[in-house]
Amino acid sequence: MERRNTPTKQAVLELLVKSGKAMSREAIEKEITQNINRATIYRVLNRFCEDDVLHRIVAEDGKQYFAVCVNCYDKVLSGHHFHFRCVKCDTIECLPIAVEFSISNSYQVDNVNCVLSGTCKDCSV
Amino acid sequence: MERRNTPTKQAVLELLVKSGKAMSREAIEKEITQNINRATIYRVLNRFCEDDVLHRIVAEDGKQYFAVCVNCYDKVLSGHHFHFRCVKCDTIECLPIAVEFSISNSYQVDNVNCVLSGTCKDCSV
DNA sequence: TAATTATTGCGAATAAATCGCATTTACATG
DNA sequence: CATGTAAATGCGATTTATTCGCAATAATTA
Ligand SMILES: [Mn+2]
Ligand SMILES: [Mn+2]
Ligand SMILES: [Zn+2]
Ligand SMILES: [Zn+2]
Repeated sequence: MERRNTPTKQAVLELLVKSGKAMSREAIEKEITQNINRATIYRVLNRFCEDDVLHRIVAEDGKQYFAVCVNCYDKVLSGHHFHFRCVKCDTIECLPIAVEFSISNSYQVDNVNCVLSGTCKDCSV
Repeated sequence: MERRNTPTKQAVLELLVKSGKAMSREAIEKEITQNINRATIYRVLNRFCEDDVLHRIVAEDGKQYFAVCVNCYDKVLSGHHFHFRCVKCDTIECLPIAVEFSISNSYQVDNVNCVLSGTCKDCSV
C-alpha cells in the first residue's frame, strides 16, 4: 500500500497548512477550489492521519476535525495538547498548552482528545 | 416548563447511578429492563443535562455518553475531570483527575471535554 | 374530577462518515 | 515512450447517531 502523490492530496494539505487551524470535511470542501468528492476527502484525511501528517480531533459537536502536525517551533504541539473550538466562528485551533495528567499504569492510554469550547478571542468582542 | 416525575426518568437515572459509569443511549437501552423509546431516552438524558443531574461526554467515537454528576465524596468530580474510554469493553469512566490548564482570558471557555482512551485496567490482562 | 401541559411513542428526517464497485490515474519498469 | 499494477477517485447507497413533528398519554394542580 504505497502512497501516491495526487493533486487532491496536495490541495487538501496545502489548505490545512495555510489555514493553520483544524478543519472539518465540510469546511475543507467549502474552502477548497478543486471539486473533490466527499468520500475522497475523508479518505485523504484518514490516510494523512495514518501517516501522522495530520491529527484528528473530535469535538463536542461529535464531528471530526483535522490539523497538520507541527513539531518544529513549538514543542508542545508535537505532543498531546488542548484544542479550542469556537462555537461562533466554528473553527478549532491547536492550543500550545500541553495536556498533563498522571494515571495508574494499569490503564493503557492510546489516545488523548481534549477540547475546550466557547468563544475565541476574535469573536469575543 | 416544570419537570414531572415519571417511571422512565427514574429508571434511567437509577441505572446510571447503579452503573457508576458513563453510558451511551445504546448501552442504556440494552441494560434497562423497561421498554423505552429511543427518542425518549435521548430527551430524558438531555433534560437531565440541562438540570445538571447528568453531564455529557463526547468520546472520540463521536458518540455521546452520560454520567451522573457526583460531587460528594470526591471533590474533583464536581469540576472538570478526565474521562477514560476503554475500546475493549466500550465503557467510559469518570477519572478522579482534574483537568488543569491556563489560557488567556481573551478566550471564554464554556465547556471542557477531555477523554483518554485505550485499554482499561479490567481489560488489560 | 377536569383542565393544563409535560412527557412519550412512532416514524420520518438530518447529518456525519463509511462502503462497494467501476473507473481513472500515478508510477515503476521494460 | 508504451504498458501493467495497484493506489486513488467518483458516485451512489448504506450505516449510525441524534433530532424532529405530531398525535396520544399521563403527571400535576386546582
Ligand atoms: Mn492539535
Ligand atoms: Mn465525568
Ligand atoms: Zn471564533
Ligand atoms: Zn475495559
